[in-house]
Amino acid sequence: MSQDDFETPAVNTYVDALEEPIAGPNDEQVLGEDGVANTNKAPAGEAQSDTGAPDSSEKPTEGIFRGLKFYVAHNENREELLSLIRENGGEVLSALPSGGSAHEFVVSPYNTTNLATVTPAYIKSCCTNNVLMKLQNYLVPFDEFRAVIDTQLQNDNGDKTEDTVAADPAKDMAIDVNIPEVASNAVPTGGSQADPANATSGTPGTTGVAPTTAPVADTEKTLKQEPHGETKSEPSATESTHVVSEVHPPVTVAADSNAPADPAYENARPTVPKSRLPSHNKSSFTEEEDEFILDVVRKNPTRRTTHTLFDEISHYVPDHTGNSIRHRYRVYLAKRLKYVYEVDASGKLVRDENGNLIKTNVLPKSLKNKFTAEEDYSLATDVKKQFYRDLYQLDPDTGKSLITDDDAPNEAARRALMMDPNNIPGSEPSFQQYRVGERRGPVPREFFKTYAEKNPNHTENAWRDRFRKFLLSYGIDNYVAYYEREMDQGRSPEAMKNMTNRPKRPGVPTPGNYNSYAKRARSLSHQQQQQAAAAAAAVAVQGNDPNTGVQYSIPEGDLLDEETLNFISGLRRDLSRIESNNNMAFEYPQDIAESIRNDFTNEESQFDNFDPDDIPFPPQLASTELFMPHFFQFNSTRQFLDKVNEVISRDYEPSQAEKLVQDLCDEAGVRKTFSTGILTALSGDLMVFPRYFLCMFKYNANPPLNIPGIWTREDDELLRSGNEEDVKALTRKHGVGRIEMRKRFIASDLV
DNA sequence: TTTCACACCCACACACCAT
DNA sequence: AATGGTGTGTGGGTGTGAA
Repeated sequence: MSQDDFETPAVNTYVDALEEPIAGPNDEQVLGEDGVANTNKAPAGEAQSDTGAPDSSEKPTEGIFRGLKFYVAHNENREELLSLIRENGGEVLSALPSGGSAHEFVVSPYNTTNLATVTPAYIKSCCTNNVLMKLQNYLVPFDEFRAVIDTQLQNDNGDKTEDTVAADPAKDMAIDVNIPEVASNAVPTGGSQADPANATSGTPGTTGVAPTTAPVADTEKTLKQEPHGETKSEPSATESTHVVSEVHPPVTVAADSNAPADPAYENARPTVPKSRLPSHNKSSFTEEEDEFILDVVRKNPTRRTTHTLFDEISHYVPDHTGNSIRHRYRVYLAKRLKYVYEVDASGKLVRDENGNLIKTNVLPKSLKNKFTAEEDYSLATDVKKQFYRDLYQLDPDTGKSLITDDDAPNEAARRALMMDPNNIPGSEPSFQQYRVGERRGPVPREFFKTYAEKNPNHTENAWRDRFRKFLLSYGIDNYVAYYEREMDQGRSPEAMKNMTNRPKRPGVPTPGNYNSYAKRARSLSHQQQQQAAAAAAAVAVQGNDPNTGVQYSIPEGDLLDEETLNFISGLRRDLSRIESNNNMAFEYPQDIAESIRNDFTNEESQFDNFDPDDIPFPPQLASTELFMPHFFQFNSTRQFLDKVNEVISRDYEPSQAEKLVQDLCDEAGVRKTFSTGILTALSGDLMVFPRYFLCMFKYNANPPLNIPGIWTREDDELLRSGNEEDVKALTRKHGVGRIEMRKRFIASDLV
């Protein structure tokens, strides 16, 4: 059995204060019971003490930071961090610790000091859970690159920063948000508790605060976490997309020169320029990436052992190949899975009456099942019985004749044809005495069909193949004899194996190898698809008709749940539709644009003036299906919205929708599929873009409802219906100009 | 030497097609 | 319609190289 899934880790090096009992090894198909946290079950903190960590066994209900000192070297939410530390009994240092105490820590997402540094998320997680979390998971390894940059910035008094940012958006992300090699400070996507068991693993420059060298057998309390993906996403919007430069006040900002070299990659996170990368080209897995991988596996539990699922994930995690992500899951993450989402017999996610995904700790069957000895024996005896019936027309179990007087002539003829011509009636062997010998058939197709219906653990094809490749090769009599002998002697017979000897196919990639070449090849294909669409399209469009027949090859298509899948399918489909429109730019006529501008101005006070700082980050609806991992490295909702504003303020032509979408993905972490869907809902009006996020986060609805300029599926249906009252209501909601523009969208089949 | 990321392997379950 | 040929990629790994 695989090391996959829910087997109890062999070694419990760390035990979290919140840990639960873990899965037992007895049934690898069943997850561990969701028990009550047993804070005394292991000597917590023993391993941690190696790293100077506070002993979580103390676990006071108040003052969890008692005896600990923190120097907050992080300006974002500094006051909040200071308050949290003080409120929980910790001491705030006014200067960097000396490094001589195991109870003094720097709080920062970056470690430029070579001192014991924890992420701000550590403070928040501890306070949220009222317990000292596993320190090891929040340690930030020393980062020489950042140390150098920090030094430079200090020397230059910050003057250089702006130039650098303008010239290199990748570095912009690296400096302003985070850098990939550093353990992230971001709260995992939607989870209240980060558990970056690997945050420090394999990171160059890891120093004295590094974890123990042994792999961490992680048994953290995952069930207490709300999976970020559980939020019901409804990006599946319904509308098409359009970029309207006429409506959007153009603000010229140089943007194009910094486009990523490979637009096919939806960069999961910012990249450090190659020259600054460590000499090796391997990337450590961040906690966000780990959580993303786990989330996808939970939503695709039947595919948990495949290669293709991880290859698809790699499309969203650019710095890793399918090979490495699969390995990462199998070796490190599987033990953290803890639960999956329930799926139906066909592997589709099912939801409860409220539309939420249902957690389960029972794993569904995977895609292919190994044949067991029992199955082999059963097949052998059933084929043997079939032969016996054919030859002697006797029931193998009762010995009674199958021939009846009322047999139709053709039936009698068929029986006669099948029967042994040399057999003398009455001298037939019993079924036990009967030997199949060299007989290989015929076995009617119906046999396997019926057999598969009675034995649905394998398909008809699989049963037939098992018969052909294994049973015939091994010999039916041989296997029956072997199996019965083993059973008689109290041993466990084995299934047939090593009976296939098909030659290796030249020129065919080795199955199960998804390396960087394979990834590049597929990305290239993706890129070509996008470029073709972008070249032909004035706009990127997304729709919702699931019955449209255009089929695009969407490598990541199976990756996400059904809604997202539909969303992506719609995107591809409508890119195709745009392609057929052949570069027809939809532009807002002057009068309509004027009307929309006026409406927008009047709406601003009501819909655009919420304080983003009132929205905790990451917002509740921010799932990894909608946002890239590096979205979660923003420090606040405001910071994210600022970035969005900056991007959309650039001077995009109507034909640059693809670039806009790419830039939003690269720099703001909005998945291309999502931003395309938003653009569709906005009829391409970029001015409303920040409003979409603000209202979505504030009202916890996607799409946000009853917001001017944001078209819902229902709105479009009402507009289509043409009902006078409905259109009046829509006009009150969206304004005259937007109604006219939307009508054009609908008329152009873009919605 | 250990750990990690990533590459690579291969038997075989399941599939489909041509004859 | 039974059968053989063979494509595909799952399932469960192992190998390799760098830090």
